[in-house]
Parts: sequence; C-alpha cells; structure tokens
Amino acid sequence: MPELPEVENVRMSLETLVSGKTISHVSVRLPRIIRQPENPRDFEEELRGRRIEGVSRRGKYLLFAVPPYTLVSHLRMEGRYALAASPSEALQPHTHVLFDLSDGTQLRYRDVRQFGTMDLILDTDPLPKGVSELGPEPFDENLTSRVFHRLLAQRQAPIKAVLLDQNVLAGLGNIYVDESLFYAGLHPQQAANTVSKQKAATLLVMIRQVLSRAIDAGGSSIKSYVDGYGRHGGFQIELAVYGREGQPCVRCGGPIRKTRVAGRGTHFCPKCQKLRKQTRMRQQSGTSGQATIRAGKRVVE
DNA sequence: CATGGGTCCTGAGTGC
DNA sequence: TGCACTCAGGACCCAT
Repeated sequence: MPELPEVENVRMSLETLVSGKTISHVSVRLPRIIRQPENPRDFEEELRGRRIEGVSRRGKYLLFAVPPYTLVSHLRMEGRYALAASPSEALQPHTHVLFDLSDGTQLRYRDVRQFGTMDLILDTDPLPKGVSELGPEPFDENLTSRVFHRLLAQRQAPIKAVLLDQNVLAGLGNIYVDESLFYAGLHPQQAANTVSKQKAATLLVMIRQVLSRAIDAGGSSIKSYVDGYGRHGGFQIELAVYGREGQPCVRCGGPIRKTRVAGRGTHFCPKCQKLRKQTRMRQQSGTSGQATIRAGKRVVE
C-alpha cells in the first residue's frame, strides 16, 4: 500500500532506471488502468517517440515528464513498476502496461488489484482531478505549524479521517497516519478542531519524522510493496502500532488495540493516546509525553 | 460544504 | 479438501 515514502522510493528508482530514455512502443493490456485519454490506443500512440525527461512526485502520484505530456500514475494499493532487460523476458502475472524503451529495456506496470490509474495529459491542460486538489506536501516549508493548525481547525471529523484526506495534506495513508498519531500522543478519534496548537505542532513534527525515516528505510513492505528495482522496504520492522494489535506498546508496554476509524483499520495505544474532549492542554515541561523515534530501531523495554 | 458509507478488485486467511 | 465468507485500503461517487 504505497504511501508517500513508498512512492518516493519508486520515484527515485525510476529516475535512475528510465529517465533520459525514449519510449519506442507502448502496449496497454488492461484498458481500465488508463483514465485519460478515453481511448487507450491514443495513450499508446501519443507516447510513442517521446523522451522521459524525469520522474517527480506529488502526494502519492508519480509524474513522468514526457513533453509535451505528463504521465500521471497512481499505484493505489498494489501497483508496481519494474524494468525488464528485454521485452522477451517472461511476463509476470497481472502485468497491464508495457513501455518499450530505446535502449532495449522494457518498463512494466503490474497491479494485482487493478486499482491503479494512469492519466496522460498535455502540459497545457489542467492536471487530473485528484492531483489538482491535493493539499500541501508534508515537507513544504510553507506548511508551518500555524498553517497546519488552521487546516485542522476547519474540520470536526476525527483527526485520523482528516489526515487521510489528501486535500488537507498530501501523501499520508493508513500506516503513517496511525504511526504519526501514536508518536504525537493523539487518539485517532479526537475531533480535528479540538487539537491544540501545541499538539498540532507536535503532530506535524512527528509526521515529518515518521515519513523521512520511512523514506530512508526504503518504505514499508506490509504486503506487496517493492520499488523499481524490486527491492522491499525495511520500515515495517520499525512500526510502533500499525499491524501490532495485541503486542506491547513500545512506550508503556500495554497492548496495542485495533479498532475502526473512518472505515479503516486503526491501531493505537489506549494508554498513550487518550481521547480528550477539550483542547485545553497546558504545555508540560521537557519530559512530557511524546515519544521520539530513536535513531536505529524501536526501543522496546 | 462536510461527512460517511459503498465501490472497484484479487488473494490471503479463516471457519466449518 | 473444498467452499463461502471476510478482510485489506486509496480515491472516487453518491446520499445525507
């Protein structure tokens, strides 16, 4: 389930693997993957002969620069790219789109659940729906704790639901929302507009910390995630709450609980993440609650 | 507009 | 062993 750290790792691998290469042929084997243009044949035709100038990322979207087009690709749950040394290499199951490249290699898109999407759009045209409406990038320097607090203050849904909303903040998914809330000591059900300024500031710090550590670890491979080289991520072993139902909290030792919030499986520590009705929370001194992620691995004790 | 639930899809896991 | 059922969740669609 690629979230920002996984997509960023895929982006980095693709940047190395396909950037600067020219597309000589495209084959769409499963039309439902292509959202724009309407006819997948046009998708194939328009990409032929184009050079991939680079690969960037916005939220969980990959953006291939193929002037005068941008290929917008979303992996959703299980989409993945791999580079085959040659088109004659045996196809893995669920391979839906093939890009023959000028150096004889072939970029392949696989997606077991067929949820992923591709949009090919002219650079003079507006970006596809989901992309144009995305909230700020978590690492955007214009996203101050003040701005972040204001974003939260506009919503009364549970903080978990709000963090999952890509129009509020781009890039978080189920795993990193649970992790960030744990480190910030926030209950997933707490109404977003009752999160204090200080808690919001802490939350933003934790989001950034969790994401950057996950990026460095190569992402989290819960089920199927691999980057463009086929490499698994390593962050799953550092997860504090996600997927750890019943196991001891890394901070207090109590059991991690799993519930359902915003329709998603939600993991949290009932002791470390208390539900508070009021926003009033005075700053405690230095030793106050929040856990920090230590360098290296989780500190269990 | 904000919110929440259903939907797409396949494979893994569970219980009988 | 086989089969029905549930679950996984990102973004979109729709009803409230």
